[in-house]
Amino acid sequence: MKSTFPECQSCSCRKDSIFSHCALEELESLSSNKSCTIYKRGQAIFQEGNKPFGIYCLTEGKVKITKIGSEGKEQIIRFAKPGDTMGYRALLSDTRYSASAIALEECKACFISSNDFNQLIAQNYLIAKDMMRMLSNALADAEVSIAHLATKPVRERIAEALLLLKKVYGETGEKQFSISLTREDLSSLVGTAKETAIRFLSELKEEGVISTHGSMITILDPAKLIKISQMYD
Amino acid sequence: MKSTFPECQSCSCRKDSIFSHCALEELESLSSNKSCTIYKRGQAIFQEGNKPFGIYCLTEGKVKITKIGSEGKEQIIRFAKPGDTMGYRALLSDTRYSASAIALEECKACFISSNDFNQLIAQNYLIAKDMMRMLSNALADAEVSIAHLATKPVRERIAEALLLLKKVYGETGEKQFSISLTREDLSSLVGTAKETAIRFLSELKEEGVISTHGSMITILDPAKLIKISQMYD
DNA sequence: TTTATTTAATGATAAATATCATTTCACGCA
DNA sequence: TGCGTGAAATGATATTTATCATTAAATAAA
Repeated sequence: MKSTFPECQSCSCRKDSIFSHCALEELESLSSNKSCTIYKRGQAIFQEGNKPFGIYCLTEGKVKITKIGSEGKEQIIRFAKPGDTMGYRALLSDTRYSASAIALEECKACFISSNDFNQLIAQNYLIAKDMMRMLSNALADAEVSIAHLATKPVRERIAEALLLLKKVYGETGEKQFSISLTREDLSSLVGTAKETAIRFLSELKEEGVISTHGSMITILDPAKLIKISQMYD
Repeated sequence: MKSTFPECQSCSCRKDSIFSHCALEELESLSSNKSCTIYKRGQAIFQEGNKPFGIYCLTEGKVKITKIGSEGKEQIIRFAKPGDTMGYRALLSDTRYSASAIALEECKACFISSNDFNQLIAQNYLIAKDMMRMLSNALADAEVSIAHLATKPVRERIAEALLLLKKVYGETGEKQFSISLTREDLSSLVGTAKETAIRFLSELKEEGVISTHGSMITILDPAKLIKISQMYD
């Protein structure tokens, strides 16, 4: 793969990112100071427990954000897609990373140092405001996860997980969404045992809601999946 | 009870709040514009699904922040103590309340309108920074909850919940911490059935880690509780 | 203080989920 | 194209947790 990284000024993933409010000179400064890296599947972009030195902006690929739970079990907290910023939480609270970012496939990410980042949010209130909105949305999502982990049965959480994957990585409007995800990762997202996740997937297959081929999962009937995810709401 | 509310300038709970960085004139302005209310046990300060019109600063009492989960089950997300701000997440992301705030005992809270609040964070970057730190900490806490709900057995989560209560509502340094909490609330914090929570409490009593009298729970051996909460870490 | 009512505690049982073992399938590689 | 490896799938069983029923205790009311 040829290592080409976008300039921030013309980066296609900037539109929905926290950098959408940057002035041109801010983008130029960012672009000249950033350092970009390619990560292979399975590689960590940052790891739980380490000190943060900046933030990462994902420009290509899929990333899982994970925490270590009891007995070393991995828990997937959320996913990142191109345009998403990663690692800002640790910087903003001046703590170590509370989670790891692991590439699910070959990824490209740009690193912006904490100095550059702090200067940016201090000088441009629109960006600070965006950061607050971003944190608030992430918090709301996390709280939904808490409530659902605590009260929903596994079958519903599996359905929800598939819909989340579609929401994060799917194109808007597309009906048949496919993603390659190991059963291990799926179960770690849902918070269940691998075998249990597989069993419910098989059930969903029999019901014609999804189909699978190897690790590839295809959502055939998103509407029914929504119903299943809200069965007892 | 006599309805006396503190002036923001001299409010004892301001030291650790987001208002610790306010200038005197900002505090005077806040104080003259705020409107304060007493809430009885069980009363809602704000409710999930409603539009926010400002933030609340708790000055007295204990509050639970809850979400409705599957089958109408209540899930406690966190607690608030005097000095804590509530409802800022919804304002900052311009969404409806994603959770409710319910008084666990008689409470006093001051309301600051969204206009006043937005002006404050826009004009004083130290406050905006504090907001970001606060959100980041809340997010880290929520993510720990996710990982633990998904991977820890109920017994460990019960121990953790008791330690959380001590951390939030206990005096630093005190050894024997007591709190009155219904078993319903405890189980809704832990994410389990009431009877299951009670069973593990009974177990902890037999082990001499806690004692109870009615709804009052007293932590006798916090060190052992920490061990229990990390049994499989 | 006595009574009523709510909440905590315990027991019996059912349901959900986890674990361990085995087989089947997909995919990279010779 | 067949072979080997790792992941997916399925089966059998154990464990954990939930539910329903009942009793005991605490709190509130009379």
